[in-house]
Amino acid sequence: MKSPQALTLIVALIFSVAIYLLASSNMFELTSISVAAIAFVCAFVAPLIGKSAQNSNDSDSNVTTLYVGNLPYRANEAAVRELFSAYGQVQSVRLMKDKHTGKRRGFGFVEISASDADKAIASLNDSEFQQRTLKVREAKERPEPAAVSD
DNA sequence: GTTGAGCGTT
Repeated sequence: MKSPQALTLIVALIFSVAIYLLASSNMFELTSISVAAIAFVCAFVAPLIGKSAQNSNDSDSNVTTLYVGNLPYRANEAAVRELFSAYGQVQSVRLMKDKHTGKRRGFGFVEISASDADKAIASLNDSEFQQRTLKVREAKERPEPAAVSD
């Protein structure tokens, strides 16, 4: 499994090594290490700032978390995503599993557009999916964290 | 490999 932060770290390492090799040909050893260190920080922090801006622009706006219960055990996240994407833009699908055994617990959470969330609830609640009656409601707890200052 | 009301992790 590769996270975008780990990928950024790899790129930053390779980039800083290249900067170090370039600097060490014309500068002192200590100077080239400093240049490589600065290059590493810039290459690692810059993409994080850019992704943070994209996330707050696309993901945090008008997203409602839906609780989906009575899911069949054989259902996967892809099928649930396809099901909900018919009524709105699905941001993410998370089927909760048991922490010890890793098996599915039969319910999950779907992040969908707030404008389409109402239609998805009205259409998919008490509807048949994989020969089971789904329970689609608005998620009770875990509200979206607002932007905090100072 | 099983079961069937429920509201949860980065």
